[in-house]
Parts: sequence; structure tokens; C-alpha cells
Amino acid sequence: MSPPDPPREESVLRPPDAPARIDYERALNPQQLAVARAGGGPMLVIAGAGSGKTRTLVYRVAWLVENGVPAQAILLLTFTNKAAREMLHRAEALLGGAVTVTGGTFHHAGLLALRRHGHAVGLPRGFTIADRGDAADLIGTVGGEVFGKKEKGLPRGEVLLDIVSMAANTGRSIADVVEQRHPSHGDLVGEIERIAGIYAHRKQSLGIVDFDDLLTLWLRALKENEDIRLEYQRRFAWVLVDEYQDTNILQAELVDLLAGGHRNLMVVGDDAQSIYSFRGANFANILRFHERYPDAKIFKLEQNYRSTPQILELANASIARNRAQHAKELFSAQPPGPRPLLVALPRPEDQARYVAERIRNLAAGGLPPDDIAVLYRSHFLSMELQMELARRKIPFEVRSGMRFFEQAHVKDATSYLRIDTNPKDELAWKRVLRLLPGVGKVTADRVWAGVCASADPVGDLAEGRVGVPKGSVAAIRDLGRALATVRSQRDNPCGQLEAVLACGYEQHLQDTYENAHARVQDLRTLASYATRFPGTGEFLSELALVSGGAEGDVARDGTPEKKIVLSTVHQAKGLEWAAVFVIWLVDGRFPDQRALGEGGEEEERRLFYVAATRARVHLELCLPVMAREGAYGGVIQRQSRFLEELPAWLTTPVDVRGDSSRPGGRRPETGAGEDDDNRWMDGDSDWS
DNA sequence: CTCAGCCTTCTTTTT
DNA sequence: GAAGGCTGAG
Repeated sequence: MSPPDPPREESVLRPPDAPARIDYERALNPQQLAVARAGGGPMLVIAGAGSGKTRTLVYRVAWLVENGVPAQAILLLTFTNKAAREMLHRAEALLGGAVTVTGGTFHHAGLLALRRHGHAVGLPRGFTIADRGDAADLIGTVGGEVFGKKEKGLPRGEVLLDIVSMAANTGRSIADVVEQRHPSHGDLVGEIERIAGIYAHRKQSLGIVDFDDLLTLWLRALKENEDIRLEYQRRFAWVLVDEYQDTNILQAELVDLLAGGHRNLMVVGDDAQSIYSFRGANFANILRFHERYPDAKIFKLEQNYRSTPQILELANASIARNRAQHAKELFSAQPPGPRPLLVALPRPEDQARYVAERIRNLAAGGLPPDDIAVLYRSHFLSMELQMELARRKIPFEVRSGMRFFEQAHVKDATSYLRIDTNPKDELAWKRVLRLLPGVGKVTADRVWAGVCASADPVGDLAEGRVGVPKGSVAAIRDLGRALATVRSQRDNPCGQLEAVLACGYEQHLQDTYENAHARVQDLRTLASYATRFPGTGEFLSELALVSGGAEGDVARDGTPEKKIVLSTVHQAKGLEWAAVFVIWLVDGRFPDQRALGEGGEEEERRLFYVAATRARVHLELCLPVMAREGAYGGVIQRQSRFLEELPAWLTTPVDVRGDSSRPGGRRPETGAGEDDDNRWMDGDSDWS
């Protein structure tokens, strides 16, 4: 991760016996140095891809602390919890001791704030967080209740949530969002508004907050209560925001409020990497920062430590097509490497075979498998490749699609704990009830009604005091007992999960799934992960807010085996690999057809830019020439516009024709040196 | 009246 | 592959 050019922290830091002193001049280039040692006041840092942004932020934190800023006075807002953790660890290493900087995502900070001040906006103690799926279920249910199932045209829960969420995150009206994103539902605006109102109410009464609430309620608490606002402004005299290009209006407003008193605000970002507008991110936040802060100092980090000049040239040429951006030109600090390959293959299966074969070659040439990645626009585009890799027994790790914590068995098991921390959590109750044999929607509703009416629902269920259909009496009683056991382990999330397994859930998994063993294993791993939390509430909140399955701790099998990485471009942000394959560069896939709305093309191009700049040395851009499209057998695909608009000399074309039974073609089995490999990559286009 | 199983359809990106 | 819709069995 750290660029090779400036010396690493450790070597600079600790001459034996000498007190730790940080040599900023040696560790940073002049642009980085200016950022790290800037004074107070608002500042905007435009940090190009691979320009040592994280490093600079880490040194900035260190510099502040060394110059007398108490670490507790620093607030570091990042895009993922992982990024925050990494920075804090590195700052700690640099300063040679614990650093009590507060850091995390906006949502995480919102959660902490609401745990403390939630009462100010009407939140009950011990509220639970509904993830995206839960929230969609809930609002869908509300929609069904309000208009009956017969209302045909009523959008599904996911769509409803999408609308409501987008409205919340962009500060626009529901009517506005519907008109722009779901014009087909234009005649239902009134209904949707009503549903949104009831949904908000329902969350309140169930003690549930969704992701958006973590921001909107926090913001409300700050806006409406001067004492709370002042408390935060005093406590966090220095505010640092990473990935500012992906903040939305709510987040920008939060930042403005938090930094409102002291104005020691530093935002860091790269407008060329803004790729979250679908989530309400507002590109204008970074483009127009100086309008809100006319006195802001602007810094740029343009020296790229990651990629070869060849890769950077390609990325620069692509992004130059975008109009809306801060002017900047990245230049490489790396020695030249092979030109990126442009590989056209007949069909998706050939593409999969080609990539698998190339991966084998690169690995045989000495490249560690975990330094190789395959990136794609959408998760489902990785299916053929996954099958191909599995067939060849090449170990891989998928960092897209269903996340660990969204898998059915994880949600099932944690629902028991959610009931324990928040007995009003309707979603958790219904989820658990529906697991029981003979219990469907109707019975679940009936039991839930009983639960609502009861002062001690768990006891009533265990004693059979809730009226249920004959067929499920025993199952429901067992559930009551299971919940009682879970309750007996209160605030021991690990023990609670074990209890869930022991009280029948393990049996349920065995009866239901082919891969029951792996799922039980997952839950055991989760249970041991849970031991690090002081209570069940903390554990559950953390689960809802963790990003992705890439959190090392909870990998399905604890094997440290080096695996190649398959990832969406979105999830690859901030990461890098020696070799990167971008697949499915077909117009309509990447760029994605549905994303090509207004302003969509530029965002897709930024996405392509992000993909290309993940590569250090090898970059291969792949596409199938022909692919199935719906019912049609083979349709000729137009190559991605992002490839067409590139000057030809930037890439080396590789045309892999026809039904080669040996998709590997010629390969460098001999002397697996890097030279060898480069030569092979550069010239070789005779594949058939 | 309730549930489960089989059918079709359509696949964006995520805190 | 998973979610909604329809059907038949209990």
C-alpha cells in the first residue's frame, strides 16, 4: 500500500535510543508536506489516485498531535470503517503510542451521536439498526397495508425505499425523485408520500432506525439543539474528511455544522473518483467547496506512486473527456512498464478462460495471487469467471454481491439477538417466526399481534399462552424457550449465538441447506468475533454498519491462503494490485446501460478511471465480442465507448479469435522471470 | 384459510 | 439465484 519512493515510516522514525521524532521532509514529497503541515482554517486537498493520500492524512494527524492538538479533539470521517482503522493504526505506529482520535464513517459517527443524544430527537434507548433489506421489507409492508395487495401498480419495497432514501440524501422532495428516477410511478406520488410518512412513524414506534436516519436524525439533533451542537464543535476542534467527493448534501451539512465554530476543516478527495451519485453523493460538494469556503486553501497531490506511466497515460486520456472536474494531471513516479492490453474474445466463456489462463501465467511467473484482481461493473458479470476459476481450482475471493452479514443464516441468527435487545423489533420477530415449520405470513402476523399485546412475550410463548394454529403450537413454544435461553445470556453476544445454534437453529440449517456445515461454521466464527464487544447492542450495530465481507476477521474459512480477488469496481476503490483485469468492457455493461442517465456517462467514465488506476504494472482490458442478450442467442456487442475513445497507441490489442480449444495459447512456461512475462504480454497476439 | 412448491422474470453500484 | 406470482395440497 505504501509507495516505494518516500522512505517508510519505521526506518525514519526510530533510530535506536532516540526519542521518536518524525522526519516529515524525508517521508513526504513537497505537495504532501504542505498538506501535513498546513495551519488551521478550511482547506481542500485534491488527491489524485495513488498519490499517497492516506499517507498524507496519517502524517497530518501526527503533525497535529505533535504540535499540541489533543488527539481527542480530532475527528476523522472516512468512507469505510476499514479506512478509518487503517489510518488510525498507521498514525499510532508513527506516533509510537495509542492515539485516541475519533474516526469512522458518517453513519458510524451518527450512531455514536444518537446513542448519546437520540432522546433529543425522540429515539428510544436501545434502538436497533435496520439494514437495507430490513428497511425495504418494512416500507413494502407499510405500502401493502395502506393500499392493499390489490393495488397493482404499487412499487415494491426496494423501489419505495430507493425513492424515500434518495429524497432524504439529496434533500429533494419525493415528487422530484419520483419524476426523475421513476417517472412511470408519477401518478402515485401522493401515495408514496403517504407511505413515507407512515414508514417514518412505524420506525419510530418499533425502535428502528435505517441508514438514512443515522444521518438525518443526527443532523436534526445538531440543528435543533444548540447545546448539542456546541458540545460537538468544542470537542472536535479539528475535522478531517476523507473521500469528500462521495459525500452527499446531508453529510456536507453535517461537516459544515461540526466545523462551524472553529473552521479547522480539511476535506480530501478526488473529483475524478466520485462514483456514488446513485447513493445521493453530490459531486458539487467538492467542485464548489471554495464557494462555501471562499478562504479555503487548495492543495493538489498529483504525483502518483502506484502505477506505471503507461497505465496512468491511459487513465488520464480517459478522464480528460469529462468536463466537470478540477484540472489536474497525474504523473508517475514509477519506471515504465508494459502497455495495457486490449483483449477482445469471442464469447464470455472465452473471456473467462482467457483471464483464468493469464492469472495462472502471472502466478507461475512469481506474482502472488493476492496481488491480482479482476474488476467488473456489476456483480453478476463475474459468474462465468467464478465457474472457470472453480473448475481450475484457482483459489479466489469474491468481494461483491451478497455480503457476509446479509446472508440468510447470519440474519436469521442475529434476529434472535435483536429481539432480545429490542423486543419491539417487528422485522426480527417475523423473520424468526417464519423459520418455524408450518408458520407462514398469516401465522407470523397473528403471533406478532400477540407479542405486541404481551408484557412478557417470551414467557408467554414458552408457556404456550399465545393463541396459534394447532400445527405450530410445539414449534412456537420451542421458540419461546429458545428466546428465553438467549435472554439468559444477556449482553454476551457470543453465548447468545451459541444458544441460538443449540436451540434448534443448527438443526434447521441441517434440514434446509446443502452446505449447512459451512453455515454453522460461519456462525461459530461470528460468535467468536462477537466476544470483542461489550454488549449485544454494540455487536448488532457494528454488524449493520460494517462494510462488505472483506473484513478479514470473519472470512468463511480461516485459511491464510493467498487468493486472487474478484471485485466490483466500487468495492475496489482505494485498493491496488500489481495486475488488474477489467472484464466485460462492452457498451451497456460498462458503462452500464441503466446508469447512463443524465450525468451518468461521466460517472461511468470515472468508474472506468478508478478501475484502471487500481493497477500497478499489468492492466488488461477484456471484452467478449458476442454474448447472449435475454432470449437471443448471440448478439454482437459494441465495445465500450471508454475503449473506443482511447487513442490506439495507448494499448496493445490482442485479438483472440475463434474456438481455440487451448485458450491459453502460447505461454511462458520457461524461466518465470518478470522480463519474460513482459515480453510475452507485449508482443504476443497470435492466439489461434 | 394457510402454506409450500413450482413457475417465470430479470439481474447496478453501497454506508 | 432469488423474488414474485400462481397453483394445488393440507
